[in-house]
Amino acid sequence: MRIVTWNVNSVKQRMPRLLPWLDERRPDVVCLQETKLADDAFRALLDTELADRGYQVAVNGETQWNGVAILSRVGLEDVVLGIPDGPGFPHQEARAIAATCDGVRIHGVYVPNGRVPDSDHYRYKLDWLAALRRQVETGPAARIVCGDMNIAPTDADVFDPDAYIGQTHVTEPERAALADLQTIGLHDVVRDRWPTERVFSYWDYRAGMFHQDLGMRIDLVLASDPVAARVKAAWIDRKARKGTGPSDHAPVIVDLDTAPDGDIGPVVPPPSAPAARRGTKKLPQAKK
DNA sequence: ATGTCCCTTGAAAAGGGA
Repeated sequence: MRIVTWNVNSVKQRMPRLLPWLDERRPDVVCLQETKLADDAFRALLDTELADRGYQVAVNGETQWNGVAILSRVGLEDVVLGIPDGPGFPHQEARAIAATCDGVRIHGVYVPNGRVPDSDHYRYKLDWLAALRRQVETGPAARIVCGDMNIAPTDADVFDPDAYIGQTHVTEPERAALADLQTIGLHDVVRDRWPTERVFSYWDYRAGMFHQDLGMRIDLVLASDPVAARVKAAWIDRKARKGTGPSDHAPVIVDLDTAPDGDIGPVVPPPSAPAARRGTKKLPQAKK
């Protein structure tokens, strides 16, 4: 079973990349984030294309922001939208969806960004992660939590730790909240497979960040013991970030039980670029 | 070079978010 998480940054804009990518990689389960479409619009846009490819679809979207979905061609049962009794900002947003696919409980998530440490949005992010943990731990034990965590688990998961000092995604409370989620017994299977490699899943559109490989690894696949034991390959499809009209995130691919065929694509990240020098690069900042 | 892309409103360009 091939499982993917991908923040597509608007599924409508990403159609010319998403559909060929599904045909190329042929995943069994796909968790999408930042679909940015209401459910009826998502279905009108994609139901036929996905049904033609054998996918059932569960969506939790809204008109403008956020939006998550699970596509599966190995079953899609017991769908839950959102986090029951989870926090909102102020209303609960379309950031979580869960379903059981071929015996694995899959939680697809788009964790709140956090914006600025100690802001309301940052506290919401921490509360949201605590609520996610409660939901996950009360569900079936064969489980995956995957998605855009908006947290780089360690300094090795950013191109330059000095560039992120004082920024969201790398602060100790955020990393502690992620670690707390993992104490349920969830393994970061991509990092486990590539313990020392430079592996990123997100590169800012601005300032040629992708071209210079100045990114972060914030899209994670976390798997419980019985699922992690089945992992045969785990990698980030950097090719999907290249070319015309990409998302700013690349898909993360995990194969259970069966190693990929030789013709299905690389199962290793590209050769590591030299590490950036610390303190030499500024992050693009939001306009004021 | 605060350098891009995507959403919305509302009818063109600007504001908000990542």
